[in-house]
Amino acid sequence: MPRPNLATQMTARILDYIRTNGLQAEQHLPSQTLADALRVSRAPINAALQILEDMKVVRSEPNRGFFLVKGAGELPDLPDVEDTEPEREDEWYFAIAEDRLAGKLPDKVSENELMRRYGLSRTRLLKILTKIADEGWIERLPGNGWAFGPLLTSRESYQQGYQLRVALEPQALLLPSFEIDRGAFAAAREQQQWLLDGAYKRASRSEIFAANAEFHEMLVGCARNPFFLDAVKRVNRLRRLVEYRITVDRSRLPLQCREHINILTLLEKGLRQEASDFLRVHIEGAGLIKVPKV
Amino acid sequence: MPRPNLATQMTARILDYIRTNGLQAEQHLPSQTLADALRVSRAPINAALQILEDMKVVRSEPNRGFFLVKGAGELPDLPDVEDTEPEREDEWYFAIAEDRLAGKLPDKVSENELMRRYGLSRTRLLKILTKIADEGWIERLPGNGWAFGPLLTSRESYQQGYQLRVALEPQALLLPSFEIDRGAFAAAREQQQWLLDGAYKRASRSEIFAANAEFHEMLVGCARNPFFLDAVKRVNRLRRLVEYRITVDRSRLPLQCREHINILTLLEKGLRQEASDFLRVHIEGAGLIKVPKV
DNA sequence: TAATGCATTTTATAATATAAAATGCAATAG
DNA sequence: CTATTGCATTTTATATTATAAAATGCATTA
Repeated sequence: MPRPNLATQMTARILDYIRTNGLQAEQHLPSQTLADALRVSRAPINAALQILEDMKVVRSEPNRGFFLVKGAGELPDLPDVEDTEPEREDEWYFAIAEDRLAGKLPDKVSENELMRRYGLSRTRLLKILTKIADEGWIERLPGNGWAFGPLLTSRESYQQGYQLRVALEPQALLLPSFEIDRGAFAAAREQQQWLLDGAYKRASRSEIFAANAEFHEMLVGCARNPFFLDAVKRVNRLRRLVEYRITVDRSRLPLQCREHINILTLLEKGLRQEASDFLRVHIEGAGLIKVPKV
Repeated sequence: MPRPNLATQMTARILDYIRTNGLQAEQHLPSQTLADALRVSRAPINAALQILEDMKVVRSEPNRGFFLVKGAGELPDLPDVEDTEPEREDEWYFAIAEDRLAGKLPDKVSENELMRRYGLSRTRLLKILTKIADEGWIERLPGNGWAFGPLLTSRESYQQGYQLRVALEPQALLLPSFEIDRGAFAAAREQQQWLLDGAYKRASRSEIFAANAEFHEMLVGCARNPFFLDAVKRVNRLRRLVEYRITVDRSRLPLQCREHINILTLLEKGLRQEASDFLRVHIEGAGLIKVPKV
């Protein structure tokens, strides 16, 4: 019956806050300031600060609040709390997708069956199913139960996703609102170079996929049109589920990275039309060769 | 605690079924057949048939089931049950959108406040809010409450929707999978002609909007790419909320209808590229924006 | 052979309980 | 005088429960 408490998450985020703002030892930590920064009320902040007090990171004085004991520089350590809500929900989402793709789930399933199978409460399961339904690969039947559609498992729809990307991404670069995000460009270039320098051999499939999707979403994000970004993200989300099961042809990755870097370079030179044309060919190339086995 | 029963909805749908299949008087109505046709189990079908028996539309014989009393032709009348679930949920969705656009809802709202305001249960409200969040114009805050984003109310995002349509719709007509749906084309042509013949003067704003959106979605639907259709529908859904509040310039409608009909004609002649180019200009004209062609 | 009738199982929703989070305000430090 | 704490009160999020509706399995009957 309780709710998953924010306080534990806040301890980590408070440490982040101290680090990124470079706070010094003995400095005062007003709870309202932290609350505002972390978009939360003072209640979970205070609870978190008490946890941090037990960890000797901060110190409390009666009626004066909390003070840093150790400076931002080196002293606080990582407690590593990875229990954020949406992430755990995604776990189940992926589990369902995985099982469906592996043929372990029939076309029609009941809610209780899924609840038992994944050990989820109805509320939680329903949230996930609603999301999946919204993505279009499951459908609620009129009375009870849910029916999986072909969107996830058909080979056809996989390529249809590429068609959408070909239509949207090159166009995004040409929108009047497109503007280079220097920081994001630098980070993307660095990551692509890192992959190119050998990381592509060692990285996991999901890391490779994530790096690729991030790159493309970053580009579309620069167009500052939420509809474009949303549509691309939606396709990638589905694509990730399918692509995860494909054996990656790693020999193609260096070329892909070089092409990515080339797109960044073209854009930085202001050659948007050229970048757009190149991006189109780049996506088409990826869509033609990689084919899901299902 | 009960659920809203399907049986009452089924009475109307059974009558529809009888009509569309032209069943004759005295004909047997096997409940399993009806259940399969309406994607439901026999339970709500039997309940509905008993209601119809009270209405003297059907007659039951022990251990033999139900039989039609009146033929499909004329005898059954319309009880007009409009309580289908998703429709009623949409009502609240629109109410929230309307109030938000009218400035009656602040940037930040709590769930209880909304429950009280609209008289909804938490489950129901949550379903709606989740949907809205997915559409991107509200966001759940870390602790309690929800914050409205700018997507719905900003003038900018309205035009960004048109940018997406310009990128997608003309492209959809050129996809290899595009195939004319004769029936849908005929229906669309008829509707546009009907509007052109004067209905545009009398129709309500929402009727006009719906006719327009349907036309465009039908076109994109012919491309048989669910991602394209989904993206366009998503934009239209938001657009509808905003456009509903704008005074329609009815003098422009006849031109719009003629252009729609022209697009149908071009496609029927097999001139897809021409239709695509024309569609692009058509959408740009409506949104009063200019987007560079790829 | 196929459909019904009925008992059993499963599902959808509202109501409830409870811990967590937000909030308002008097008390207090500087 | 201003800003912040401390604490009591209000509000919210989730799991659990209750119940009527829907689905299902099977013996019975036309």
